[in-house]
Amino acid sequence: MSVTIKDVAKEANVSVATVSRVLNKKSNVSEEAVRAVNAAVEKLGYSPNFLGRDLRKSETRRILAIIASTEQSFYSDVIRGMEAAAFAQNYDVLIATTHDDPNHEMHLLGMLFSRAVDGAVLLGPKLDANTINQLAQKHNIAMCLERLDNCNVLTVTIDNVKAGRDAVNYLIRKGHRKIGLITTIQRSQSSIDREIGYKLALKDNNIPFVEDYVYYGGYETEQGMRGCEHLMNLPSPPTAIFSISDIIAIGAMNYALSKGYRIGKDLVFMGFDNISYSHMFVPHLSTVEQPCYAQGKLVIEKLIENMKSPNPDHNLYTLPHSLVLRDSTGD
Amino acid sequence: MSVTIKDVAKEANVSVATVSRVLNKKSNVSEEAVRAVNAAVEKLGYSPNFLGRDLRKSETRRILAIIASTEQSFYSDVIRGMEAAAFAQNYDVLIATTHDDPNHEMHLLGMLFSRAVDGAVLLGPKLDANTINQLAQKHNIAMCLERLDNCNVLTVTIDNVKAGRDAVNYLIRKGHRKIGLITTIQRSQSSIDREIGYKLALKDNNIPFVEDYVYYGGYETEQGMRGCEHLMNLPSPPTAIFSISDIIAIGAMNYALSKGYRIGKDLVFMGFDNISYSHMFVPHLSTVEQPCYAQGKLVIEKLIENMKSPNPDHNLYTLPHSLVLRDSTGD
DNA sequence: CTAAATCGTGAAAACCTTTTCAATATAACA
DNA sequence: TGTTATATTGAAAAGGTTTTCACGATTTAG
Repeated sequence: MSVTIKDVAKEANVSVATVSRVLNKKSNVSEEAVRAVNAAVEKLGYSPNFLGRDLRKSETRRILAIIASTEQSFYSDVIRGMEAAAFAQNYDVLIATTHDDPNHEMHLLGMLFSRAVDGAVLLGPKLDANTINQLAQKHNIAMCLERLDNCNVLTVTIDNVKAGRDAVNYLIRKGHRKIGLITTIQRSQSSIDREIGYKLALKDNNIPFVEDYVYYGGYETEQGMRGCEHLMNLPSPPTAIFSISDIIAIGAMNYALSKGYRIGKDLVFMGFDNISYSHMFVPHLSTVEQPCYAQGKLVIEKLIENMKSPNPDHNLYTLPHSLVLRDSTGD
Repeated sequence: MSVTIKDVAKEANVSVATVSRVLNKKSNVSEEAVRAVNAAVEKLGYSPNFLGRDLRKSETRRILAIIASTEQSFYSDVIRGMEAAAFAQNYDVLIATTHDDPNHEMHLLGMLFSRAVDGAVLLGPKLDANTINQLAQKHNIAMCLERLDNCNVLTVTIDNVKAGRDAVNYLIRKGHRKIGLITTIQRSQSSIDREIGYKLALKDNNIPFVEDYVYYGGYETEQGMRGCEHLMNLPSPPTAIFSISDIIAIGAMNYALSKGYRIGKDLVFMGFDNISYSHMFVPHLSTVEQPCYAQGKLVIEKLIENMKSPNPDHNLYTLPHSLVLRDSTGD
């Protein structure tokens, strides 16, 4: 039905081996043959069947990026970094979404187990550390953005503890001592780490930790509003609020705006992620920026390196973050 | 090296054919064999090599969604719809990004030509209609969200002309007669169509078209600000502004806010897309909503249908849009 | 109790490549 | 000239599945 390498060989009056050689740019083939084959390929509109090729070579040169959903525009820079590193070594990057369903995550990893892709990168996995550890023993898996406790799989991330600590320390340095934290009920490691950082910063400055100053909500803007409302209705409300994501922070700011607080003066906000949308908001949000592109690039480089020769020793790469200071902290 | 169906057969003391039958849940196999095979699979940790399987069956049950980038969170609902339809028929959806590079778009389509996927959906292609027409003759290609003029490839979209017309007609019905349009230099068909709709609405109401009321910028927020600035500095500035995307509209609103215009009163805004971020903005943006999920779902259903038996007759599906009215139009 | 249908199974072909191996032809060398 | 190295080439194996075909065994029908 469909045109195969045999048809090309017949058309070009050579063997399939020669066609293959031409297609793969092997050196030891006469110019005449090259011409004949190329002409035949052109004429027949042939494109090689990757299934045959990949089967024979036992490699697909494709890497799967597994993410929760494409909604978080924040992933896009990571993906770009991954693609840059992949293309540089003739790999393609495919993306698939789990919608936070661990079963579906496992289903997608099935593509890896079944050799439909050569490697997989998990961006915020929902599977547990044990499972991933086990799978990574036999398959090329890496993690990015989000580390997992007790997981010795290749991971590229930032130091979220330090990031949270830096953010809160900055608020304290600006004179704030009543600092609220809006975080999530869902305990991703990064949320946990940022909360730890928050507490460490308090301790650094001998500020007692106040249970009421921590609000546990969800990842949505509405939850940010809710959190801010909760905090500001306390008997002694905070003068600064650190949110573990920009989305949440923007919700919090919206609430504050609606209540007439002067943002950056009466009340100060610090977000996390530096999402591209954040500069669309007035007032502009101060935030912690993590190197998305660099993380994506590095995780692919290391993954491919590992695919060639596994190195179980060094597997955690921590990239530097930075503070981006704007209106919401009065900068 | 890796465990194959042969190993399983040996372990289970049956032929590879029987193993295959068990794995594919064929009926004509004894319970005893089923047990033995399953035990062997479990014991050896076998998972079938999809390359072998796909090669033999000449199908991968994978569909590729080709998008510009994952930055536009607006795509995420489309993807969800696509996945829902695909999973229902045992297909997986993979995503790949072009970053608006037609060459890369072609490269990704190569996965289709080379049978690494069974079908592809283009969401806003950068290739021209001719090329796509030609490719679609031999391969399973569909388009979603964005139609192409002179392109008879399976397409699911909304009626952007009517959508633009409805939006502007609404503004006129609210009493506005000086209406600005902020659109893009890049001439995607949807932009063109929405502009046509804008002009038709004016004509519907005997309002003369004013060249100066149209600003051509880019897709970014900044361009929206720029556009609004341009329009409001005209000798006779508009009292209502229609933007072909929410991102642009939000930029425009930001400018208006900064200049002290009372949005929804002095100046009215209408966006397009109803991005999920839009409700995070105060004031809330009125916009045209298109059924993203439904479009994604339908395009996959029709694509799979076409893969079974091509139907070149009916290939354009137009889904209904709707107006979402909020603060920015004073609703 | 025989003939016919059904069931369960395995050997082998098929899917499309790449790559090894051996063979031929040519060039280089002594 | 005879020998060896080099350059091209094709036949065939290999990669892991699914599926067809044929066969023996068992059940059903008559």
